[in-house]
Amino acid sequence: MAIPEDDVKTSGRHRKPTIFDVARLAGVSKSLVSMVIRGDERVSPARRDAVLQAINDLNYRPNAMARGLVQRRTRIVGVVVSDLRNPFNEDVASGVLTQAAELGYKGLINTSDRQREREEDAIESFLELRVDGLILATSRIDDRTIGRASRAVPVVVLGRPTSDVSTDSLTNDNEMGAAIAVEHCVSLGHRSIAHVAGGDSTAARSRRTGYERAMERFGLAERSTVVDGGFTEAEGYRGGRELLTRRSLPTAVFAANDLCAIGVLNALEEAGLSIPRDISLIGYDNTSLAALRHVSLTSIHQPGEDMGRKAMDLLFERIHEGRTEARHYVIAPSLVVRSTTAAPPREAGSEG
Amino acid sequence: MAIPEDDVKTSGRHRKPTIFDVARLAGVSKSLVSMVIRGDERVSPARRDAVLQAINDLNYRPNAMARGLVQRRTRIVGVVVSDLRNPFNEDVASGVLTQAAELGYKGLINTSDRQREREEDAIESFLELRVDGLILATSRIDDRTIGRASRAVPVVVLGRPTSDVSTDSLTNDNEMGAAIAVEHCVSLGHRSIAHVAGGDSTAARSRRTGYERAMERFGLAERSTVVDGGFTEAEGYRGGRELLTRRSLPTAVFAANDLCAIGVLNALEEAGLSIPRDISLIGYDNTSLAALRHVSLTSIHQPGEDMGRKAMDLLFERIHEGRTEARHYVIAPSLVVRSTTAAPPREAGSEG
DNA sequence: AGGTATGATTGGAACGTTCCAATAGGAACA
DNA sequence: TGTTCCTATTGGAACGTTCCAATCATACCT
Repeated sequence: MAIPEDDVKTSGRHRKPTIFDVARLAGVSKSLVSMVIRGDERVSPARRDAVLQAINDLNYRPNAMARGLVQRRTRIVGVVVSDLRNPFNEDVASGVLTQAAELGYKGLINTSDRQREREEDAIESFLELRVDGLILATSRIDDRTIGRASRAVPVVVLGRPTSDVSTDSLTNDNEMGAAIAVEHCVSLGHRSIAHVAGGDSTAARSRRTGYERAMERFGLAERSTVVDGGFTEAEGYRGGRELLTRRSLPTAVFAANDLCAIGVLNALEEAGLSIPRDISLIGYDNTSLAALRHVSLTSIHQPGEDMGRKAMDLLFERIHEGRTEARHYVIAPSLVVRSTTAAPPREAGSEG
Repeated sequence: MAIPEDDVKTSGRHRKPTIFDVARLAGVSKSLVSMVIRGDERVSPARRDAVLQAINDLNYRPNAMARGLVQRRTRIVGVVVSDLRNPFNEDVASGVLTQAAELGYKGLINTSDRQREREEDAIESFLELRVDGLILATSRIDDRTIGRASRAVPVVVLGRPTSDVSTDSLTNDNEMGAAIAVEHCVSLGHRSIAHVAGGDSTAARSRRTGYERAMERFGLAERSTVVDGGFTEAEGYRGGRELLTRRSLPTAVFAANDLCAIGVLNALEEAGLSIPRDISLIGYDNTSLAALRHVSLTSIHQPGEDMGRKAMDLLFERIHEGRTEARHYVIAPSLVVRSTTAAPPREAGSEG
């Protein structure tokens, strides 16, 4: 934790060239150099060449901070993700970055490794950097923090609704997704369907609620079984183990997300169960992980990359079109059937 | 591709408070506010409280650009990764960010989605931002670009050696790792060992060389089989398919990395082969993917997170301790045996 | 009471750009 | 040859901080 104060050694590394150095070498004024850099049309070809030559000779690079300071804008959007190890977040980040590039922005990513405090740090750093917009693909943050950020810069929250009046949000309908999952199992003949929950994030809670309501709707309320899990493989594994200690095993398991489902899968296979012959398994997010042929996990699809792109568009609208009222998009999730769901085994299926 | 020039609407969003606003509200000078922000000890408690109160009331946040401009330092390190979807890169990024936080720095991530041009853009943006250091966990970049960056700021290259005299590098011994993989197969009794190569990145080439040399060393040179693959699952899958078209199948496959191995796994399983009964499979990087119990891929371990941390340390040494001579660390990879390697099937094993 | 040491506070310069109003240098015209 | 009108070029102010030297206040000592 030693944070040295001021012992930076600049020795050896020469001062970086500035616009003045370029101007001197090219024999023009700093203003003209600035014009060349910004691609102003009305610079004579001769001077332009001289300037470009000087820029090249000096390995000059404009200082984004100085520029940002006077322009009061950075053309940077910050992306905060809670967990880089969740492939869904990568899809989102990738979508944001692609669209940002398309719109003349740069996207920078910061992550918090699922720690609340580092998440707020990440947001704070971006705000101090004066990013033009902020995309939060993170579950841990509370509304107060979001609101605070939102007072400073356009903010889009991904994956959870927000009550903040000046913040856009982009979510999938988690309750609906959970209902689709349950429905799929029911349609295959399952009646004993368990849920490995995702913890206390908003998304996880909605999925749980969706599961419970759907079970109720199908008259299976008293068959509902929820065990604690989480959004990581390890937590899913624990949830799966927990499930195995129960008196009677379910014939299908709906896991909070794909990572969690993989964990459950491990636990079940370890116990000698075969998926989907003995137990069906369904995840959420339809990440690249679920799509791995070797895993081939039935999952609820959420278009992460598209959502990332859309989030960037929403920021753009606020920045360039001056939109001020909040938008809240809810995307309908869909079912992707792969190899981990099937009809329940005979004896179990007819039992209920 | 429409990049609007200047139609930014600031309407509605008020000008952000500056240090002067805080000073006015607190009834002190800007300098005193600055001192409070930087935690200077010799501010009287009364004034400090007044300043903190004003900061809070105004939702003031120091402008990192203005600060960076005068301090000529940002306390930011840039991390460029070629592919966020490769879990190995996440480990690296995570390691860098953790250690950066520890040392009082912030790490920001940019990615290029495996496109050469966007990779150079990412580097260029970071340099314009005047990051204090740059960590390149990317394969595509050429030495010229690295050298250029290195002239401006300390650079650590990860995962490949570099000839640039002023750039540190941190790699694992890919040739050795490949040799370990081959050795492992040989020790299990395999003689017909194929390699699904990783393309033209430096790391991939070294692994291939390592494979070829090892095969030679074991007197299996004429049994060498290399098919084209890549560092992604899709390319691995193609490599696996390609392998299947060959006259005789190998009894073991060494894939360029874990992602590639998963692709190969898919292709082989799809063809009705059982791993490791019919064919053994070994990957590289020992990512979280390989560790998934359901996958349980034998792999060559490379400590991504540690390497990320070490990379950050190397930057720190240059920034704070003025080190100028280049360091090149080579880490010894190790074998992690899981469930995808076993003795070859009888008939094949005895055939050679 | 006067001098001095100590500590808190302040104003100004600098960081490296962009933006804008002002200027210079022609060309075109009378 | 002088006036007008362009167009290319320039200098100065501003952006929001930090740093430093200078100032102010207070207490202490003789």
